[in-house]
Amino acid sequence: MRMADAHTAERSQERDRAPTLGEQVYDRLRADIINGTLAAGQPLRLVALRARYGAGFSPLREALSRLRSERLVMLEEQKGFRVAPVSIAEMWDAIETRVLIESDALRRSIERGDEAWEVGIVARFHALSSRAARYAAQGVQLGPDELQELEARHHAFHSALISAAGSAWLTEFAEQLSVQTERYRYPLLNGATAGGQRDLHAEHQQLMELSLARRADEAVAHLAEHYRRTGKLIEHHFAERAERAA
Amino acid sequence: MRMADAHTAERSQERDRAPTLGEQVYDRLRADIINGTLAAGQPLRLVALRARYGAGFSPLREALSRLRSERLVMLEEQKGFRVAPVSIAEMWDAIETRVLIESDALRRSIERGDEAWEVGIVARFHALSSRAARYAAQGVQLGPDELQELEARHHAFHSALISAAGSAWLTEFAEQLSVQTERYRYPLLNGATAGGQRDLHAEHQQLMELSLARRADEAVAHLAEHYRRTGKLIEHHFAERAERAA
DNA sequence: TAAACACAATCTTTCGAAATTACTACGCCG
DNA sequence: CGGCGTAGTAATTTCGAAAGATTGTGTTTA
Repeated sequence: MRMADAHTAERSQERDRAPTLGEQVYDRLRADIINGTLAAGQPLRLVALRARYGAGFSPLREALSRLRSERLVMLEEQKGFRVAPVSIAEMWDAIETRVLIESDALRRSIERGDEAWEVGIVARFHALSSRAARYAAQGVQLGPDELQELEARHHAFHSALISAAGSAWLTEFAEQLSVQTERYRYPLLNGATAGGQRDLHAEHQQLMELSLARRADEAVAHLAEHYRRTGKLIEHHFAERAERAA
Repeated sequence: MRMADAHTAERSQERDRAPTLGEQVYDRLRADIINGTLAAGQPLRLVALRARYGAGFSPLREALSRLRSERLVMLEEQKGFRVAPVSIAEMWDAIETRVLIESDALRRSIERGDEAWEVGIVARFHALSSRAARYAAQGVQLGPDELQELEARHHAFHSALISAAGSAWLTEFAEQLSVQTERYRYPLLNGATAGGQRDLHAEHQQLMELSLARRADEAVAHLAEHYRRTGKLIEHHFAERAERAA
């Protein structure tokens, strides 16, 4: 499986080769909301979307309806769709729920994971850290494509950790929450210097090693700490931006 | 809030008085899948649905797309929608995930719940048990409307227990899993005598009392046991039906 | 001046026809 | 008799037009 396709391939229930137009629109809309191209709260006018994505009303509404179920867009009847708003409170809700879900999923994976699970984690870890190192060496400011690639690998690593949980629902919920938190991480990555304030590489490495060593309690504690630390960083970042605005 | 509207009102993000056609179709389709009117695995032909629900393709596809996100229908590209299949394995996945989610949500509710929370639980408990008693006294076989009403109250009771968790995501996931397990409970209720093999009233009462007494550990254990017992019953019921078929 | 109303503009929602794709049955050929 | 293409049928998918709802503006009226 190619790295960049990891999350989309994982989400779609089945696919051979003919991605229907509605599916493409869904993917693009989803990405544009997550990375902030479509800003939070912004109204989504159908005619504008039709021009932007080159699709008729039907596939657009279909995609937006799905996105609504994932809480990425909201709908006010007869008044149309808009990008779901963001707030620090909702971010913490997503993070804490994610901690609950992924803690259990990680515990189960550590208990049940076989060699393929271990290999997957190691592979993804190296894919992530090598790319991150390359970007860090390369300079400070990252373009949107590089950011997207990095985020894809980050996601793939965390997804690999819990991939042996053996529960479709746990995996599904983890995926949904991961997408949510990604929305909050993007402005952080855009503003700050790449990985400057924090040794993410070390955090990920320790998380991997604890998991592979089957030290469940420590791994879970580390995972929770990892996510909460990100939350605090985002919180500070938002507070700074709010001050600067005033 | 009226009892019968509890779950729909809770799900819809906003509503005043004009339920759009797509929304109605969504609700009806959802109910028909849950109660088995549309059997598991059955293909959902658009023209047939158009005749049945009196709606055009657009609102139908929109509703089906949302239902897809909730894993109530599946989509094979260019081959259409079908009702999501059921299996004992998936039932247990849903139940165990539900135990995880609702255990945490109940714990939080017990910690944070105020008087309104307590009142809500008591009210719903009485609404449920009085109706159940009436039906039990009335006879054995329940019609589809009575079944639906009973299930609505059952759902309202369990929903009230965890209503003070203060997490939108926890509530959302609990709702989704509740719907899933409801699919499995319906054939059980249709076949068996109403509440014969099991004192559900006592189980619910004890669950309520432990929660109101803020005895979190015991309440959570009782809740898990409550759900798992249902799972075992369904498992037996399915095994019997499989034998009888052979 | 302010409230009430009508009207126009804008946007959502819904519909059914058109295009595209999958399925089936039949006949042809090896 | 069996494999294979091939037309014909059925179903999904997509599109744009028509219908319905909301918002804003300007005009009238008390």
